[in-house]
Formats: sequence, C-alpha cells, structure tokens
Amino acid sequence: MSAFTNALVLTGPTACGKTALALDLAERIGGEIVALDSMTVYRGMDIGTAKPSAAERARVRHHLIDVLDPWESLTVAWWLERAGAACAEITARGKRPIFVGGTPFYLKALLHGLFDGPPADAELRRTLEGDAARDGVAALHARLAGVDPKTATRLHPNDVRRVVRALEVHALTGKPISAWQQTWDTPAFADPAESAPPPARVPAAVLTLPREVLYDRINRRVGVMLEAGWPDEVRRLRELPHALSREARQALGYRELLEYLENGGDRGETAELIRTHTRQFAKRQLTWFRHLPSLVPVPADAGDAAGLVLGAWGII
RNA sequence: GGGUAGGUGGCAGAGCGGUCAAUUGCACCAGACUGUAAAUCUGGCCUCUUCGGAGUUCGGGGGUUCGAAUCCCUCCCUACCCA
Repeated sequence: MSAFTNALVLTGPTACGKTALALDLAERIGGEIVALDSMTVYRGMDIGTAKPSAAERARVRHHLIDVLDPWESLTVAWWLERAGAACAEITARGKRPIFVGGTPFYLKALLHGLFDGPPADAELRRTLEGDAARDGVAALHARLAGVDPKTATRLHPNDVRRVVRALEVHALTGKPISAWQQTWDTPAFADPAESAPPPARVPAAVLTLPREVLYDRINRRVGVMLEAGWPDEVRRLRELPHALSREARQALGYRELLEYLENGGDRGETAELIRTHTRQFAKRQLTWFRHLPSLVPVPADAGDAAGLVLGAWGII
C-alpha cells in the first residue's frame, strides 16, 4: 500500500493526449513513466494500442510496456504487483514514478487497492459457467443468494461473470466475497464502520475534453491507425505460434480487425465499427472518472496543461 | 408509358382491425464494476407528467368501422422488371 506513496497519476479518456503531455512532464520533473494500461503490455500490439514510439521511449524511460507475449494472460492483481515493483525501482533510482494511461479498473486498484482474496480458478469457473448454461443464470444467482445475500442483492442475475467470481471466492475461502471486499466505496459497503481506512492518497490528474472534441479525435485517430498499417499488424499477430490470449484478443479494434480478416468483412464498415466501439469505451472511462473523487480535472486543450497537471499533483 | 414490390420511431426491421407508443437489433444517454476490465452487465430512449396517467405518432389527404400502423379511395415518393 505504501508502494505508491511516491507516485503520480495522469489519466484521461482514450485519444485525449496523455502520451505527449506525459513525456513533457516526465522530462520536467525527472520522472519515469509506468503504463497504466492493460493492452500496451503486449509485444507486437503497437499501432492499435497507441503505444509510445521507440523515439518517445528513448526520451523517457517507460515501464510495463512490451512485457508479455500476446498469447499470455494478465490480471489486475498481476499488474498491480508489477506496478508496485516498477515504482520501487524508479524511486530507488531517485526518479518519480508517473502512471500514465486510461484503464480505469487498474486505476481504481492503484488508488484503492484490491482485497487480498484468492486468484481465479479456471476449472472452478468452467464448472460454474457450465452450471449457469445448464440451469440458467437465475439458478446460479439464487445459489449465491444462499451463501452471500449481500452480494447477490447488488449483482444482476445476468451478470454471470461477477456471480461466478463471488461463488468462486466463497468456494475457495469459505467466506463470502462481501466479507473480503471492504476497501472500496461500493454502495453496498458505504457504511464507514464497515469500510477499511482510506488508502494513502496518490495525486492524480484527469485530462478532460469536450465530448464532441474527444469523439472527433477518436474518429480521426482510428483512421490514422488504419492507414499506418494496423490491419497488417493484426495479420502478423495471427501468424504467431500461439493464438492470442483471451485478454489480448479483446483489445479494441484488434477484435474487430480479427473478425474482418477471418470472415472477410467490409473494410469501411470495420473502420466505423472500431470508431463506434472506441467512442463507447471512452464514455465508460468517463463514467469511472466521474466517480473517482480524488481525480483532479485538467482541460487537455488548455494552453498550459502541463502546468495545470503539476498544480493538480501539488508540485509547482 | 405498363407491371410488381414497397413507404413504420436516428438507422435497420417486425407488426397487417382492438391486448400498439408500436417486438427486436444497432446507434444514442445514464448507471454498475475489487484477479477477463480496450472486457462484461444493467436501465432509459415521441412529448408532458403531481408518475396514477395525459397528449400527439406508423409517407400526405379522404373514407369504412364502436375501434385502423393494419381495410378502401386518392395523391406523392422509392426499388426492381417490361417498354
């Protein structure tokens, strides 16, 4: 938990200009960048993830980029651990760790921590998912209500993924997941008496942009990425010795391009689909940001955005 | 000019006399989210509403009927076929 005491965070929706600003800031304060990103970890997935270029990485040292092969899986817990290690390493070198990226779940885990529960059990999950398929999602949800009514109340029966995880935690530990999850501000656990003490505050800035401006940037950037050879990149990924992992395969645009290459879709329609899905993702990011109270908003298009971010971080 | 098939909510597309403000999908808006998270799930989506309802909708106009998006007449438009 004190792993991040020295860290700074710069987040914002996709395509809002985080990368360029972060390089500038890192150079100004002697920082190194840690990717707060679930997809730039993969080697060979460069264009569509808007991964910082070699030149940019030569300017400022980056961490947690290109650390996995596309057929490998990752989890938040794995990321968080690596992030903490990177942080310690950077601090030991006398530099400032700057987390840059827009994966909101990882951001929240960084700011609030994760409960110390058991990792996923693939076989158990397969069984539970099979049960849901055979007996229906309502039956699975009812089973959860039997062992953890608190969690069952807040999960929709169709939310199989979370119902399965809740059942999994209970089966593995004998304790309901709601007894473990006391570090976040989830409505069900808003009672201060039941919440863990707030974690050390990590200064964090969110870049903001008017919705229309952001959407326009997204639309244009997808076009640029496609022109830059994104489809060829995906073709190369398909020729790898192993199939892409579930996590890598679900990356925005890669999934659509894979579908396009495998089933011969329409190029223009695919491009539009990627634009739409990217805009929808940006919206989801905004929902997270709105509800993370410690994030300090900074207009990305402000003349002195860098200065404003430094102010938000409390450095000036 | 003749023939055929059509014109339904932002789009696609059901409905074919009442149970229709109108199935569904997409888009859009909002919410959730603790080991798949660039994923996944949920709600809303004609207008107004004291949330009980109320008022306008299914190309335009006119009819039939207790009652029409659904039937008839007419006009306009679209697609394809024959000229």
